[in-house]
Amino acid sequence: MPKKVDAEARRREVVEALFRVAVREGLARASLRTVADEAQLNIGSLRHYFDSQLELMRFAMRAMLDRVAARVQARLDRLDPAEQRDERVRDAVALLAELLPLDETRRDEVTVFVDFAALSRTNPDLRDLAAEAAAGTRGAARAVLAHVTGTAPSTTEVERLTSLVDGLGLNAVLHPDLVSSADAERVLTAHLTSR
Amino acid sequence: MPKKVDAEARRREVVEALFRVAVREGLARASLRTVADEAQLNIGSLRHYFDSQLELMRFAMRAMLDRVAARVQARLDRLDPAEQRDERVRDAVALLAELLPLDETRRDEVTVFVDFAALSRTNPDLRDLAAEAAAGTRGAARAVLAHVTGTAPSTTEVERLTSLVDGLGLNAVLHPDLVSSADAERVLTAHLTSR
DNA sequence: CCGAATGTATCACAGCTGTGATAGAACGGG
DNA sequence: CCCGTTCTATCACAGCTGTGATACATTCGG
Repeated sequence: MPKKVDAEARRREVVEALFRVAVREGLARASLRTVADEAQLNIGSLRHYFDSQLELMRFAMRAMLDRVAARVQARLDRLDPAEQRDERVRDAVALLAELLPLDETRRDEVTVFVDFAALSRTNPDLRDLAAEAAAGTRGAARAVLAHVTGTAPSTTEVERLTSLVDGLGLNAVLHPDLVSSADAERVLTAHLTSR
Repeated sequence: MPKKVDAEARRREVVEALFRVAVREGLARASLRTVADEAQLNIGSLRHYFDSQLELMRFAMRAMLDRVAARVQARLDRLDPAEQRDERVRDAVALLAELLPLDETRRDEVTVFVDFAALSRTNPDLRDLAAEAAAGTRGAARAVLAHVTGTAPSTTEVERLTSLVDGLGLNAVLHPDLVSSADAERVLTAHLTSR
């Protein structure tokens, strides 16, 4: 099979370029041309790796979702019910903090995700990914509450924690002057401590 | 002063048209042409009332923000510290519920606001309005917590409530199958009851 | 009644967008 | 070496976008 370049690596580079554009100028500005320019690729080359704008968008969003899901899952696997409560709360915060903009990587993820979530409302071709992400967050919240309290949480408590995390991420990204990343983590800690 | 039509009324009609388009297809699709069509106006006429797309956008967002702020303020003015705690919680929920999609009007507002908030991140010409809205929500949350607990709340508690409300609105609008409007109100009630 | 303000309507233009089509170049297996 | 796959690169096209300019109609004050 004739092949010079690593197609997988190229696709990843393109996705990174899309993320840079989306963070800098918004997801709406991440057109094939701007992403190609950012990746220092000809638009024709880009289209060799992604047949359409939709395919690129979906691939990039899936890459982001999978990356976050993997981090969350790794923390889920390491939860130890035998630990002291303080420690359990700390682990719980660290787990959900994977969804908060506590470092540059996560900030970029949350930033792009906000645009993506808004876009998915009116774009049928992205709805399934958004729904998957929303379900994943609720699963994590449920697991975290169970880990902290030792009992199965109510759907109300699950939604309370989920919406709190989503709101914190949203505000920390949109209004960093009002809500710093540290603030967001503090609020999350306060919430889980009081459960 | 020669005048046939009520310019103020026309502007309001245009804003309503913009809202319908934004709710249906997203704020990004609310171009001068689509809004003019929706308002059954010629684009030339529309531009007679709004010189530019930015002016229209700012006017529409300001109209929405003012309307919500007026409703919140009205409820703030009616808060009675002498009431029983149950009643105070109910009033508190009703106040912040002005920011939740509990009826069609509020649903449309929250829906458009989500798009607007995301857009404002990368659009300098809209940032001030978004900042004003964010500050307003925090003021309402602070007042609500003070009313329920009888003491001045910490910034952490204010942000916890603010982000919870924002997250609930976001999720109720983006994932109504996961979070109904009634769910959102239930969660808010649970939170304020436990304060 | 007539001129100016107000409102309605078109056209044109540059700048984007996604995408179809096409043409070569680079590469490696046979 | 040669042929087919892979990759890079361009052009063209229709469809949007905001906006400047312009023309015309309507309305009303003086």
